[in-house]
Amino acid sequence: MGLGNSPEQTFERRRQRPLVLEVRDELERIILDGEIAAGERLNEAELAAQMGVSRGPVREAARTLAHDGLLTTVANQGVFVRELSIEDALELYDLRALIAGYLCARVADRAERRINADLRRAVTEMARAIEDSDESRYFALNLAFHDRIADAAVATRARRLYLSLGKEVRLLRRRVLCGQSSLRVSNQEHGRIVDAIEAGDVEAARAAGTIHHLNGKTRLTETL
Amino acid sequence: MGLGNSPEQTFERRRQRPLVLEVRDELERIILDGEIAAGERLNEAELAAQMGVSRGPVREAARTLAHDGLLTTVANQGVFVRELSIEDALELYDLRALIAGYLCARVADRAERRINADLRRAVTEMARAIEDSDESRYFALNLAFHDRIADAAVATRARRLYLSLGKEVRLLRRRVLCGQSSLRVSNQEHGRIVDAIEAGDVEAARAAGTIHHLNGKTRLTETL
DNA sequence: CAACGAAATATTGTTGACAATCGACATTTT
DNA sequence: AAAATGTCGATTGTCAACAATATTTCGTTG
Repeated sequence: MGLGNSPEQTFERRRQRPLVLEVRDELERIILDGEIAAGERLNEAELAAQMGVSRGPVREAARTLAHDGLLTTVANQGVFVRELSIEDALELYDLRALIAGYLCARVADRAERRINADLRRAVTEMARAIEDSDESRYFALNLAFHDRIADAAVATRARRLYLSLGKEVRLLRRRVLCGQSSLRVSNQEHGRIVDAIEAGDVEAARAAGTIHHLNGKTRLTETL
Repeated sequence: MGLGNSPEQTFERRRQRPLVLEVRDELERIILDGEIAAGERLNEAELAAQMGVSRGPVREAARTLAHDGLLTTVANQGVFVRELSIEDALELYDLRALIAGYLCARVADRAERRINADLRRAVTEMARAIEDSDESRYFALNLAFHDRIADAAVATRARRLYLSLGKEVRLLRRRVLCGQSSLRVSNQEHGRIVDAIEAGDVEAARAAGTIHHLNGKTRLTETL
């Protein structure tokens, strides 16, 4: 059905993809982009009007986001974007490190050559981005790298969790300061992860994946 | 809070506790008790009528449960109770083991004497239940034991995850066969967890907690 | 008799309206 | 003047009706 690029495409998509999902994505974007500050209330009617839908889908979407930890609900008062405490953020880093280690271990256990090649290539590309001082490119590649691992692990639930925790931690609107040197260190860790995966060393892969993420945590604590 | 036991308590609580939460609990019970078989569709209107509410709250509750992995939604077809594959269940066991280890490690790190005493007592009580061949009592105590650890870890997100994963795995409606001997083994593991926590040995506690849950996994695979 | 197709039915998706509740401001009382 | 109380506007919680979609039924046809 790649033909339907007619004017009524939006209409078509609305039928195939329930409004709730569209609304959810948009709400998520609004929250993660900080368009509504932490602690602020979400006005259902206003948001609904803004998106051109009714309050129903907005409520449903908000409910799921609240369950994801991006919003907090207060009875008869509405939903507020969650204020993430430092302690909460640190716990999130821990959990994410745990899951990441698990994913790496699974990938190492499966040992598929194509994936290994992909990962290795990603690491060299990131190294190039660092030399070019192209931070934004590095971040994009870094994201893709970890996504690739999550995919390759064939662990649906863990993958979902990993992504969800990643979004949740973004509520802490801190810039992780990354000079060129720390990027190099980070990419060395990537290299170690791929080494372990290629070697099929499950426990080494787990450790490398976990440590890599825990280092992100310590980098956060250092900025306090 | 022994005060509000007046006749209009139900009325009060309805106002303080949105319908959506009540509906959610009831839906969860229906699913986990297997009153609707895996793969079956949930009829919104029917359930709403059954609970004496409108479809709105039912829909919202269903969304959150779907997001928890207890239901799957298909556009324009509704929500179905999830059919958990063996692979999914095994992954859930892994994740739960990971989180459990993390929780144990945190408790060991905090090292509060009162908690240690509680846990130790729970272990001896479980031992008594085993000698009395009182399985249901053992299960209740076991649940309380792990809840206590999750509480004591002061890790809100991890605790929520742990509980959520526990519910999710119940979708596999397999009886974990537990003779008296395997209960003894299980409780020995409990003992080891408490030992490590009392000793303040973080890594030992993590390992003990993880292994204890992974043993549950192997017990499952053995029944296949 | 099986296969196909079209009406009929059932169910979900969405909406707008109504009721209940909360916060803020004005008013009254001490 | 300060505290308590009453009222008003705004917002959430809930509902019932409407529109869109999927499933079933039943008649028709090759």
